[in-house]
Amino acid sequence: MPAPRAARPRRSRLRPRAEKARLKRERILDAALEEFSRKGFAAARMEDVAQRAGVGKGTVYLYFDDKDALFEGLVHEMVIAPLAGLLEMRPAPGESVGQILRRAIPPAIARVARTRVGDLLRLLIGEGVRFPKLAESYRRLWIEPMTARMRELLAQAHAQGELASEALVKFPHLVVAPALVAIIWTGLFGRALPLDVQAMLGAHLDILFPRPSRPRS
Amino acid sequence: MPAPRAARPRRSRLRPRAEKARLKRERILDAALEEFSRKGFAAARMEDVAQRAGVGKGTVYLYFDDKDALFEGLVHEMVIAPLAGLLEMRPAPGESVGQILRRAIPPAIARVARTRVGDLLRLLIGEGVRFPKLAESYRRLWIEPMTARMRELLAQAHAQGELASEALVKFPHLVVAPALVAIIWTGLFGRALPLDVQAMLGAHLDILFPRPSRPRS
Amino acid sequence: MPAPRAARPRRSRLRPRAEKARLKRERILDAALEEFSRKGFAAARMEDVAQRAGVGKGTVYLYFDDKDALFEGLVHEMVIAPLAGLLEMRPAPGESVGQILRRAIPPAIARVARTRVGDLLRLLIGEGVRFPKLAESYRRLWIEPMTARMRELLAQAHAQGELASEALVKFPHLVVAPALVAIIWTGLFGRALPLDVQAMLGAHLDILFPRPSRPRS
Amino acid sequence: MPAPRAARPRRSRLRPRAEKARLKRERILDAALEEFSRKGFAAARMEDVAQRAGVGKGTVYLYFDDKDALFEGLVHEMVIAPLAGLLEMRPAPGESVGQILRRAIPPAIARVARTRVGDLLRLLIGEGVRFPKLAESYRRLWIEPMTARMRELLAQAHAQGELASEALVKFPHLVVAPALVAIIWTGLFGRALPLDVQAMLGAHLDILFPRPSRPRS
DNA sequence: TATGAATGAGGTTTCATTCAT
DNA sequence: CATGAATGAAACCTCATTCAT
Repeated sequence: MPAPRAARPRRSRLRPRAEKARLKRERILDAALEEFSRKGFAAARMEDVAQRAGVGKGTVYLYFDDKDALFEGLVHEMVIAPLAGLLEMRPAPGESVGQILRRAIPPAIARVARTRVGDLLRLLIGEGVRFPKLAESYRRLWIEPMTARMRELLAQAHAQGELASEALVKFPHLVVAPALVAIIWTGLFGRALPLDVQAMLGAHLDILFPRPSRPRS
Repeated sequence: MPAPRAARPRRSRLRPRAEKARLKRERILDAALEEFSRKGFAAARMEDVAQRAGVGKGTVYLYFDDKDALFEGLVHEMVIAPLAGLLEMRPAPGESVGQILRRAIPPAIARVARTRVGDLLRLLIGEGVRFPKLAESYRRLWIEPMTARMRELLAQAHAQGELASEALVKFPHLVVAPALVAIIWTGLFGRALPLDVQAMLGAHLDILFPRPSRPRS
Repeated sequence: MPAPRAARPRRSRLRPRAEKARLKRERILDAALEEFSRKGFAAARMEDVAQRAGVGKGTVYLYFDDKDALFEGLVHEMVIAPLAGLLEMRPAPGESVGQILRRAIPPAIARVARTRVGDLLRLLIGEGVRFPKLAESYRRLWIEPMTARMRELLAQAHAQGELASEALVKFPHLVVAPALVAIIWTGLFGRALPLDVQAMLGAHLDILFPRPSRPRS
Repeated sequence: MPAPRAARPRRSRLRPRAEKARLKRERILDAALEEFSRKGFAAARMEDVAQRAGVGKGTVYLYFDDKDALFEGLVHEMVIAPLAGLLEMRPAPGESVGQILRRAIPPAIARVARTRVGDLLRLLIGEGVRFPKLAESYRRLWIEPMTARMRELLAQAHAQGELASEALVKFPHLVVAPALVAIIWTGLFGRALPLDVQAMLGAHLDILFPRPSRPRS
């Protein structure tokens, strides 16, 4: 079920051809998201993707070279691109690093965890080994910039005395680790063992960025 | 890479039928571990498993009903059972909770992360949705007891004033989150972006269980 | 031996999609008739059917869900449907029941006995137990109506004093029994012990419907 | 579950070896009868035969060369041999041919029709084409002698004025045709459309061998 | 541009048969 | 003699991909 797309851009008369194509491509990606995240890469059938997208089987091949390309396109446009938003975290004036993260991370992760994007991410974790190109671009486009950005923020936090431990600058992974747990847990055990993702992530940030305790005095 | 098997007992005459069967079963599981972790569930070929195990194609079916059963058997005996060791963590006399965890977790995870078991775990994260029975027994046999045990230890730690935050008792997930990151990172980016797993896990524990900051003197 | 198909309509341009599909379906059924009747259900290979039909292996599965469905389709369209013709037997004006049967049965059976349809019928006798649905529809579509129709004719014959014995009304099976023998005999022993099917069936009807023994004068 | 074995034959000391072998062979044939008649030749599994006979899988091969040989042995000893009894029909003193047949045929056929032997016969009708050797020996050992014997009896009956029609001498098949119908009908439709086999066969013989009608006078 | 009928490589699974014990 | 673990040929069926329309 394609998510309701934003209203057609105004100039629909001007370039109807290209516009229609973009739309169809998006419909195919939506369908692929659903199928791949439900069944996994190997078990997803191209025919089902086409049917769900409401196009002919051959049409999918007009937009994507083959199944691999479809999967890669999917990961790029549905996972990597949306996550890129997180790279933009900028402190509002007077905002501490802890505050930025608390504001940006928990809601973003909670949202991802319960959508198809979470399913796809989980899938990607397992399939990554078999899609080295994909893992590589994932790394280049998201992991490395995110690590760098996080390290930057953490260094700044450390300079400002916000940080529980300097080691976080070396291992920024520790900041996002619970996010991963949230995504995986929700998909695998969420039904039987519900998890309050936002609360957990908040608690975690409270540990890493201890709120200034009142002076003991 | 088959795990090093114990040296063959010399008294081959004495080895009863059952023993030979057990050995062959293990050879098949080793082979399956290799194939499934390399290629994923769907892409792994039963024939390759058989060949790698040095048995005929039909022989695999004498030990496992079908491909699903082989995968499930593999996860049980290669992942769930070995991890069970972690449940046994017991404090040595006079040992703090932080010390127990520092002693038990980092080496265990570092070991898992670079073997095929790590690959299998990654795979399981993606395939779990399609093997609900598997996910369930994984949850029942390992996730739930581990969560409970961890909560116990954390409550104890909190009582002893070791803990950075009481919230950990509510979210023991936070203790193991970096372990998951270690396993995933190693598999997907370990080549390009090596990660010192033990150091990272140590740093994490140092944050959760702050070492008493009394002057060393 | 594929039944002679009607000459291809010349206007190949006009032939719509559905027509081509119907033709291909028929080609597959012809091939299946040959293979199943030669080798039996279990020993017939789907690949051979496809090859004989001149289509790819997968194509057969576009027309029939699986091997069972192909067999069932075959029996329906090659055995049950054609036999339905026999149900239509209607007396010409002034024709006695004996005359109808003499006119309709022997040629029909003789034709069936020496074609693949006979082979298929023989096969069906043995496989019927394992295709209960098939046996049931065979019974519903052909056996029961035929029994009823025959009983009707026989009652009428009896009323007209044509019949050797009233018991025939109770056991119309006795009228068709020799037809079965003809079909089976031809298939199993026909080579070594030829049987004049038409003569035998004629003789049988002469016994059941004794010709009036008035002196020929 | 091995059938309880009959008390050891008396001279069990004298040739215990051969006796035991004969018994085991018979157990295997019994099991084969059950399996082949239930599932058909191709679908019957050698392992199931062995299990039902209570012997090892390999043991069957000590008694029969292969699956074909087992099937052929089965048909010989379970079908052809028992039927041979029918060849022995001899008139009691003063008994007419009609009386002999009425005494011998209906009960024999009724018995066969509802046992596994009937199933096997049905099977044989379909498989015969694929077991030419079997069909041939069936023909040589049973069909031809039976036809000859029947013809003899019919000639005699004709000479005695018992016969409805001389044509029966030419087509003795007509005498046994209803027996075949009985066997087939019982197996395929017996459940839904029960048939009184004995009555039907009796009625048939009454037509072929009209009971001397009282003089019309 | 769009379609979907056709294809056949490739995968899983079964089972008759062998043979070391 | 008897066994049953092991084998691998063979069969069914699926599905990514192509291409004529």
